[in-house]
Amino acid sequence: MAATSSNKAVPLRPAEVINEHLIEELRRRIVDHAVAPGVPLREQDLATEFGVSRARVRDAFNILEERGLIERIRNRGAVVTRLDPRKAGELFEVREVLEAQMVRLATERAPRESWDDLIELFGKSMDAKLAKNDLGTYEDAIHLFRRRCIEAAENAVLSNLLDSLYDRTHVLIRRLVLVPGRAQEGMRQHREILAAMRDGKAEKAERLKRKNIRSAREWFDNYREYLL
Amino acid sequence: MAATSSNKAVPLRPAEVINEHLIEELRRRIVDHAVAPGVPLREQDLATEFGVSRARVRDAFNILEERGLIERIRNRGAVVTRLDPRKAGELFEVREVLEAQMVRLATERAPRESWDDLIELFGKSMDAKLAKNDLGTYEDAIHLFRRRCIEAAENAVLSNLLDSLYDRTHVLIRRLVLVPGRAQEGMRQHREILAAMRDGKAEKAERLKRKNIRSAREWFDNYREYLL
DNA sequence: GTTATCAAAATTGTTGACAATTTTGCCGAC
DNA sequence: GTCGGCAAAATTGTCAACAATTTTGATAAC
Repeated sequence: MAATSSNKAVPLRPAEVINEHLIEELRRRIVDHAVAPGVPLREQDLATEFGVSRARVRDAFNILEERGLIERIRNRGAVVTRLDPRKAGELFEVREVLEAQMVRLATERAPRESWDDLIELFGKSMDAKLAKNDLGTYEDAIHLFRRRCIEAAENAVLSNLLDSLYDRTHVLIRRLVLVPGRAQEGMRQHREILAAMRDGKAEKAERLKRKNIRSAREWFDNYREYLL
Repeated sequence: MAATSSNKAVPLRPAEVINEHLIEELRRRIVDHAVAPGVPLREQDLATEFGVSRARVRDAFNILEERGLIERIRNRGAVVTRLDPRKAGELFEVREVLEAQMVRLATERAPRESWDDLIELFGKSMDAKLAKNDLGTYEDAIHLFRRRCIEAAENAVLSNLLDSLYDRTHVLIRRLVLVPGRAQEGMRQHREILAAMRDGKAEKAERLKRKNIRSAREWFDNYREYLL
């Protein structure tokens, strides 16, 4: 109602928004593997596509490189970072302790009842969904669990690190759910974790989350040839 | 002997080196508080000082911002990030689990004898140094311990995160050593940790390192008004 | 003396042009 | 046919000029 679609009426810092959009869109493509590892990212192509100057694209590349999502070789451009088994293992080792700390802090800082809806979400009805291979619903639940924990942990530094690590392993984690039995085990583990959180047992929840990531890593190692 | 100081003879990718130097020098100034938090960093001034174009300085700023060392406000420039109590607490909470993981992995992956020289370094002679308030020697020992652990942990992702966190708390940690009694307690804790590492008790070493960071945080909280 | 206003100066943001480097495609020697 | 070399094209790296924004300082009204 208010805005007739005049595009001159509300400037609203367009430059800032465009830059954010560019970085976010590139990030999305990389973590979703919409561009495959090893394929070169051409500055001019992207600049044309997004209607910005090449310098903006280069700035975005700098940020994505610092986050470990792309790698650059001088005078040869940027490519999406390829996860080899070693790097994947390193990421798991760091995620293990950071996600566990996330759960611990969330348990300590949020009221116990605040996990009730997640417990419900991870309840019996999810079993039926998994039995029907409805992986999307499971994935959404896991994602919601993560976001709620991060929010409850009230630690911006931790939040940024977790997001960054998640970006770098996102494709891996998605594929891991495909492995027969992994989703069921993951769900069982999350139920345990949530139970501990509802009981306010922060240390126990931390320990369980740590085991959860270790377990994910073991599954990953066993199926690595399918996943990488 | 070989090189007469002709500066044209060996080009050796000068651009790359200059960029690295610029970032590294700015990083050093920031973590050492050679520029105070809140003081604006002027692009043109730095460009002139380092003999580079303003674009190079802006690139460096982008990287330092992504690392959390500086903050930028649009059209108003960059300032060194000021650590408030909240942010400092967040950094401690992340350091706690990451440094503990570092010690755990180092213990698991390095031969037990490899810690003997550090145990010697943290031995009786250090007591005498501390009694004479020779904090520099203590600081060097702590720094060596860290580097050796990071190296032994063989995890590049973890290494980068630890370095980044260390940069952001460096000034704090240095000042903390000034608090009467802190250095002595820190040394005692490191002796315990090293003893566990020599015995190959990775989990115990991890637990002790975690306690060490928690303890540092408590001292920090108690003396926060002097330290921030 | 304080405050509001406005122009000048300083500072950051963005771009297009140019330089340096690498890749590609072509050609001939073997 | 394959290999090496060379020029053209494509791509990235750097810079200096220009635009947009904020800060500063002077001036005048109250």
